[in-house]
Amino acid sequence: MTPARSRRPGAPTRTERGIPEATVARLPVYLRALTALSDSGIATASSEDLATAAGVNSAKLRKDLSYLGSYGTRGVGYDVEYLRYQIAREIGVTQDWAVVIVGIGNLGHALANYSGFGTRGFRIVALLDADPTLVGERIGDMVVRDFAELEEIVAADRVSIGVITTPAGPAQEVCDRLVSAGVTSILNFAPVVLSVPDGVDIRKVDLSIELQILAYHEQRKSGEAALPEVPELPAMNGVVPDLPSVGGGVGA
Amino acid sequence: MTPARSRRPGAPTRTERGIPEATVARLPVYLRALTALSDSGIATASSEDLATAAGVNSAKLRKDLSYLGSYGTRGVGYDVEYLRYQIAREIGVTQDWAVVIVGIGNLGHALANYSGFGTRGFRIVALLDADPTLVGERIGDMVVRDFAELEEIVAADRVSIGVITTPAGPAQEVCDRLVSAGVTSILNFAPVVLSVPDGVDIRKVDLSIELQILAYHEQRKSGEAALPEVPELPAMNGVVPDLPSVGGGVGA
DNA sequence: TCGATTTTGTTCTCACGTTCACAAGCTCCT
DNA sequence: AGGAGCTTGTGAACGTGAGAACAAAATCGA
Ligand SMILES: NC(=O)c1ccc[n+]([C@@H]2O[C@H](COP(=O)([O-])OP(=O)(O)OC[C@H]3O[C@@H](n4cnc5c(N)ncnc54)[C@H](O)[C@@H]3O)[C@@H](O)[C@H]2O)c1
Ligand SMILES: NC(=O)c1ccc[n+]([C@@H]2O[C@H](COP(=O)([O-])OP(=O)(O)OC[C@H]3O[C@@H](n4cnc5c(N)ncnc54)[C@H](O)[C@@H]3O)[C@@H](O)[C@H]2O)c1
Repeated sequence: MTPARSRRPGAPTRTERGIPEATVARLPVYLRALTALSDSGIATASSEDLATAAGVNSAKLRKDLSYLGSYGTRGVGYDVEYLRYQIAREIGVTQDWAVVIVGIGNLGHALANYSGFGTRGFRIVALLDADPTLVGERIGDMVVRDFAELEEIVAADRVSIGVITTPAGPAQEVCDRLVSAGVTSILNFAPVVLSVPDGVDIRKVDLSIELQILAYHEQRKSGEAALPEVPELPAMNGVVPDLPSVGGGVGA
Repeated sequence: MTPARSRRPGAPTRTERGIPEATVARLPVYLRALTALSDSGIATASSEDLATAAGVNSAKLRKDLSYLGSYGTRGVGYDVEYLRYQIAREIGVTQDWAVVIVGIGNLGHALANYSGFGTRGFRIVALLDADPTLVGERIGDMVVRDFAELEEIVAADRVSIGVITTPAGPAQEVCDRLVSAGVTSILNFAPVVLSVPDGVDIRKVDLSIELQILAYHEQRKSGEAALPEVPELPAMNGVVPDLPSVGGGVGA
């Protein structure tokens, strides 16, 4: 089963010009740092400067950039504008991506009102909701449209990215509709695990999870021994001390 | 320089009862899956069932759970309620954590209106804003209060978690105020890198970054060779083809 | 021109994370 | 009682990521 591969162990497996996932996740941070430097009128920056601005270690930054090519000058640093363009190109935000938002409730409204996407390579082409009382509402310079128009809009505007801000219940169904309409990237805010076919990318933003991660560390800080030291013996199976409705929950 | 450490290579460095960070990030997902199973009236689940519900591989799930203790029964599976309680306890959501939200604009309003936190171990004790025209506004059963009252509120309610939904500009300043008031965990939505002293945990939620990561993969899908193959020679330093204002940006 | 100085690009090593594979342990049936 | 059949918990192999360290390349001043 072990083919005659003879890579040096420890070398990241990357296909032609493929970039490690961890690096991809940091490129947008570098991009933002470069834009900030550029706005401050700074034309050149060393990896140390950039790393500080981006909140990472400079060795890591240099290694990340080296995956894109050799865009710096030894002894000098990086040309801010040039590097910014190269990163923008690598990420793909030199072109605009069409985005639809589905579910114009609390969160959908906030996203629709947000001006920050347009300046970062994304164009919101439609706000969709299934609730007839919402359809027609104006938000900024857009109008909420009926979710039934999805397929038409995706085809007309070459939409490749969909944002789901519906309650958890209908999220999978909405996701399926997006995918079959031709959307191949999804950003999900609903607290459910969505399943998608191969070839479709999905990312989730989950505020409850973020808070719970903070809570875990918070608990460690305040009194290491303050944990309710409940017996861990499996003997107590089924006998749960007294947990009201705290915990996960798929709730709307 | 190599001290007499004799750990077996490959063993994760964890302090007493410390859990790997990657595992901590998945525990809330398991918690939610267990709650969903519980709500469906399922009393027992195998690692395979749970893994499917949580969208992970079953070996990973078992290893994750093994860091908490040995809460399953071989040949049978896990008792849903019991495991749910154990995970909730480990994360720290058997108790309620007091949270303040700073910056009640688009996003702050959405979070304030969201009912999902209360049922997951968090209690929003204050909505704060510096804008006098917002102070006094009712949102649900809460009233927006002046940011100046921060210290008082943190002390009175033992607030340990702060959420920042202000524009990027004032975010670091707000963060410093939170920290000096005694907050030790911060969830940041503003698109800036915040710096905090040791002992303070910080997590960020950044929608532009999420979209840009999707864009990167999207670009690979649609025409591998469709990249604008700009010369990579450093000779063109400073000469940027034609990049309007696309890219990062610290914008409000 | 040459050496001192600076800073990149890359290599090497260690740490962390994921997955496989299987012994240990539990239940149930005969 | 004893074996068949499952499922957990974990050891070991493999893959990915982070960071220290340094050689290579550029600038600058003498
Ligand atoms: N609001 C928050 O701060 C917050 C925080 C964390 C998570 N979330 C999650 O984000 C999602 C949205 O939250 P919200 O507060 O905006 O909810 P919301 O109830 O205010 O809005 C949901 C919207 O989705 C629409 N919708 C429902 N079914 C639909 C369908 N099948 N097709 C199209 N549209 C449909 C509804 O009409 C409604 O307008 C939820 O899953 C919630 O759990 C929200
Ligand atoms: N709205 C979105 O969908 C969205 C998306 C991505 C990122 N963000 C980011 O989230 C943050 C909030 O976005 P928003 O759309 O809600 O912005 P917003 O402008 O609507 O609201 C910001 C609020 O912060 C308050 N504020 C300003 N300075 C303050 C200070 N020093 N102390 C206390 N309060 C202060 C303002 O009064 C305002 O009410 C921004 O950083 C934005 O970049 C928002």
